[in-house]
Amino acid sequence: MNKPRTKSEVKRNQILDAATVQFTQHGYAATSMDLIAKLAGVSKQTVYSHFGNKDELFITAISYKCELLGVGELLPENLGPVEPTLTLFAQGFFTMITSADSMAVHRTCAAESLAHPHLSRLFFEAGPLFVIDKLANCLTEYHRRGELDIEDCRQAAIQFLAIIKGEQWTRLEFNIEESLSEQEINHYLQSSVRLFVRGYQSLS
Amino acid sequence: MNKPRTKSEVKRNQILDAATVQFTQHGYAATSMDLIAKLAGVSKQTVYSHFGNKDELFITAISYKCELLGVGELLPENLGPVEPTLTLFAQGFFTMITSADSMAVHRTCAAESLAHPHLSRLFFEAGPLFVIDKLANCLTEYHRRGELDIEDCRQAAIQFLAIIKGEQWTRLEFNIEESLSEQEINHYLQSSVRLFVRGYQSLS
DNA sequence: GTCTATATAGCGATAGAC
DNA sequence: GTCTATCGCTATATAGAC
Repeated sequence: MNKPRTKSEVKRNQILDAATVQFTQHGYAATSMDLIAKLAGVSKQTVYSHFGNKDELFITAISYKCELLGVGELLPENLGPVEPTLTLFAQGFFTMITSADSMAVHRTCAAESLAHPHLSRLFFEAGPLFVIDKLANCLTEYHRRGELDIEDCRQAAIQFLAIIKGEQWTRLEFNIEESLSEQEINHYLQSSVRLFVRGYQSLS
Repeated sequence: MNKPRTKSEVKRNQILDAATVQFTQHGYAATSMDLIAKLAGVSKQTVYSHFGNKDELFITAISYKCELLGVGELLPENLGPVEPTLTLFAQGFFTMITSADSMAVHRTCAAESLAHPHLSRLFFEAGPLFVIDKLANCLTEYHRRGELDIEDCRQAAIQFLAIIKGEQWTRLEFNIEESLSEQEINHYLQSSVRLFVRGYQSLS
């Protein structure tokens, strides 16, 4: 956002870009400070002057990537009819979480969750928790309107998001070659929205 | 299963045990061949004579651990009424996938899925895919009896398993300290079974 | 087969010149 | 601030004695 003015800031950004790519692509352990310096076109010492040590650079890079993913703009301001709105949201959410970038960040954070609990927590709050709250508010509104009969909206949001992730996401997580076709995925998403709406429909 | 007869086989088992614990507990990169040798009470060279290199030992150890987890015995032979049966299955499934051992293997396989696709595929088939098929058969039976109205039973199985995993599993994956209470979890599982049954109930 | 000792290489981090 | 050169350490893997 802030345009770099000094030469220092330019190099800092180069380092951060290179680090972000390497950390998310190959994980923490497999990424060396030497390689980051080389890819950023600076010396290793310059990397250390800017970020102190590997951990600090790692945390900065992942936080930076989380911002870029932009989880916030998935639900519309004014909610339309339940089923079409949820279907649209489901498609957007699914596309987002199965994107290569999102998968890469998730994988890296999960892998380092034991060594860097601070980092995985940061990701968990900016990602899953954030979306849960957003959707829970949306479901509360539908409940208020009497279109859905939900006792615990936060719980229902968790259930909805979990269904949408489904199997395809796990396939990607494990890097399984054969993935589902776009048609199969759309069929799955539609079926899932229907299951959810039927499960929580108002009977009155 | 096979009782080791020679001294060689005893040492091989010691190595495999130590390797399994270390790899699942601390991951691939953080586990050194030196430590495995030390914990197994043998020399490093002995480790190499038995398993060639680190990768081969890794794959052998994880495969071994997958067998031990025993995913097969979650559904009863004779299916009772839908809701109680699914509730019991949900509890068993949830307990299994959130166990420390299961989490550890999952984490390790996912983390190494890029470097060892053969391994992650092995886990994916022995774990998630296996359970999906089992549950799909069960749902097919309920559909045949007319107790559930399911168009695609495999898809429905995926949906059910995804809901059950829910948020708590993700918390564990990211090593988030605050986890849900047993009461909250049971409430979630019951609510999820109800959602599923209502969403797929026969209307006739 | 099994051990001790070692070769070889890559890592994170630092020292000192400019 | 930035560079080159290097330290100190640990890793995988191997050589050679028993």
